[in-house]
Amino acid sequence: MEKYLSQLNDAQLEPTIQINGPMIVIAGAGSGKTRVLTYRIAYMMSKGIDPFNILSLTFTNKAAREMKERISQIVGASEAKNLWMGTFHSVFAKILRIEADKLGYPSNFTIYDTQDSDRLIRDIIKEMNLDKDIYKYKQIRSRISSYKNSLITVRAYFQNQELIEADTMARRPRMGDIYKEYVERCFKAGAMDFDDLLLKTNELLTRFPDVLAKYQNRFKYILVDEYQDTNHSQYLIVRALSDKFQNICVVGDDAQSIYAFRGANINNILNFQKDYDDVKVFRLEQNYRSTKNIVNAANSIIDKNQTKLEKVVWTANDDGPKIKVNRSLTDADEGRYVASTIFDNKMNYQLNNSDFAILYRTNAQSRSIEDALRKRDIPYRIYGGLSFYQRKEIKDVLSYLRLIINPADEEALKRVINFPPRGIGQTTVDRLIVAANGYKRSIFEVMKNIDKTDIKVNSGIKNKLQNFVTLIESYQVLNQTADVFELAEHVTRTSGLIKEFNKDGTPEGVTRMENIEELLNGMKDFVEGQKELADATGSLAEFLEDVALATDLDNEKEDADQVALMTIHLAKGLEFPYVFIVGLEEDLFPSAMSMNTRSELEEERRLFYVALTRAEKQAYLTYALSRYRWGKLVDSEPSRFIEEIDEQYLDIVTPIEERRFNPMLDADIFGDAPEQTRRPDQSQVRYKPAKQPVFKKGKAKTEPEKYQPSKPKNLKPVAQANGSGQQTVNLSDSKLVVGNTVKHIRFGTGEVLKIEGAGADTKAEIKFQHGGVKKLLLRFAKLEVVG
DNA sequence: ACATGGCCGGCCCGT
DNA sequence: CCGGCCATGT
Repeated sequence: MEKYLSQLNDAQLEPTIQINGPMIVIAGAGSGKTRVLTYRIAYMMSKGIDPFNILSLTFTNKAAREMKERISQIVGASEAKNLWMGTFHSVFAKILRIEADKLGYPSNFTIYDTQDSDRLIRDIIKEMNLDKDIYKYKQIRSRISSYKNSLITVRAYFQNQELIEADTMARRPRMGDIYKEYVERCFKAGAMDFDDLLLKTNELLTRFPDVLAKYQNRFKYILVDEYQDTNHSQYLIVRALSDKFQNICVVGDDAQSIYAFRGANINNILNFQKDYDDVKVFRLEQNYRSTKNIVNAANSIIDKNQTKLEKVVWTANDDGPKIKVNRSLTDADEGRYVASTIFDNKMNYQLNNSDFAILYRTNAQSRSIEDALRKRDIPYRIYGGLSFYQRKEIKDVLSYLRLIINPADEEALKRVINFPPRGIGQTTVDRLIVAANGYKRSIFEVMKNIDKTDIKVNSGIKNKLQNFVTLIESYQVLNQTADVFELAEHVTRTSGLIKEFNKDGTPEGVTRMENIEELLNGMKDFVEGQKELADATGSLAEFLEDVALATDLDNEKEDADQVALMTIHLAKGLEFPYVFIVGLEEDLFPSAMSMNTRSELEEERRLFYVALTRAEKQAYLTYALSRYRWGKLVDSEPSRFIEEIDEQYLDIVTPIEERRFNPMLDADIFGDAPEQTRRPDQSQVRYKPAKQPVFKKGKAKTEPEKYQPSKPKNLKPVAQANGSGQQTVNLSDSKLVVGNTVKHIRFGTGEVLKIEGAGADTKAEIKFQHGGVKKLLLRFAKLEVVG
């Protein structure tokens, strides 16, 4: 053990050997936090702590797996095996299966993914005869999700006048009824959605003190990684479990909190010290990953955020090259630039494809990049997007398997009851659902006992329903003896799925067959792999749970040498020597939907921070002047994030265009009110920035001056005019006069032609080498006098 | 019951 | 641009 501890620096060593009591490790990007977590667990075990008593919660299953592997190497596999390690969702799904009966759930409950939830909500809205344009299922789903993450049950909802009012105001007075119906239908189907896995765990721990005591005693030591991205529900679970022994260690970086959209609450990490007594605070501030240019550039960005914990990330690494900023004409050109830059670097420095990552804000951006990489014959892999397990044909197979384990599973049943087509139409299914709701039974049970019901169907249909029931029951029998692979192989053949996809030999059908084949191969691997794990059963139920909670990152093909393409969200925790951050354009990154409040904008900025800090050696920022969106070519402007980086770390390959005046950035419309005093529902304070080119030559594209910042507070002028009519402006300590050579972050160097106006409205006309003559409002311009 | 075509609206991020 | 939804015809 000592030999491992000697690999740590002092800052890392302290938290590693601190075993007891509440503690927080604030870990900057690339500061070796995984190493601290890993060695800390190994150290605890070397001090005689039973691994059985350690619970370690990670952000991805992949992280858990890698950490466990590393710990195995230090303390031995047989010891490490007993550690509880995994994501919140996977750990508590396992516990919920053990305790399910207490909550009235079957232990073989289904886990609904987002697609399942969406379909159910869509059906409910239809059944209730509501207007689907007002009751948009995605909005409803996210509403329900946020209720659950805040532990607002249906009962609590109906007791909360404020929530009811908010939904009524949003023209959705039936929101509560939909929520109620959704919850009941999930329960009846023996299904939990992702949020339920946390909500029901809370319910379990609150309602059953003996169960709480059991798990408190079991998990005497708790570690939580990526604590900045925990939501309220997760927070309460951690608090409850750690309450008795208080051996709680949380690790995270507030600057990397990027999951507010799914309920993560940055206050969990900001307030941790208030939650426990005598919290020990550790800081990891030395970055081992990136060059000085990257670390400093990242620091200069995150400085712009108000909400943050103080820390200073630094590095002893080399300066490295500056961050390259490149402009392209279109998204296709951007793709070509990225591809050819990768190509050149590979040639010049003998690099692997896997040394490169291309990060973007939205999955839709991958397309143009892909095209360019393909043309250059550069192998790549896209992570995320429509994951393998979400594809239609795969979900079809899985739905049959889900029905075997849990025939009450409504979503699985609706999916395959008439696929492949077996003459059971929508009308019949609708009747079955109505009847099932009336009898308070599952659809499957109603089908099974159709003669005891008053459902009006003719004997032909009755026969078809009976055949389907028999088919599923025959699979259930086979499941007693066959393994997952054998079962699935049988199911795909006898259900008619293979025949259906083979029907017309279209390329699409061929791809689907290949995917099914890949699924079967995966099952074979699963069956083989499970034999080696002591606590695994290799059962179908276990396979389905793994699949439901798997992410794209979990299916790593280790040996492949490919360029990685993924969203920034997915890149969290990863690192690459060369990183391209593409699509740095206003409305794309920051996203148009995330610019309504300061907190949203700050989260976008943290996202940019995360993106930049993935890079070890060199970062590239790219943007396009126009890009295809919704099939149309639309103009874009460079992202404000580019100009927020301290210029000294940038190598601007192509001069950056003027960004139109944007009150969100250029004036402080938010004032200084702390976020907490605002209404919790941010949709109430929405503000759509009026876009207008204030200093652009020629005609304004939009109507003139609609927006006037009501009372701009705390404007910090970079340059300020000095009295009326004067041609001299104070700029830091130097003087700006006509004839000066100045440097501007976006336009490069230029010569001052004219200074007009006074006070806060002083404007300067400057002739830039690349971009022609520009008029700048000095209050907002970042100018530096050269020489 | 089921196939087909036009049209509408969405593209943020993901356990 | 693309997939899902609805109307329409068989």
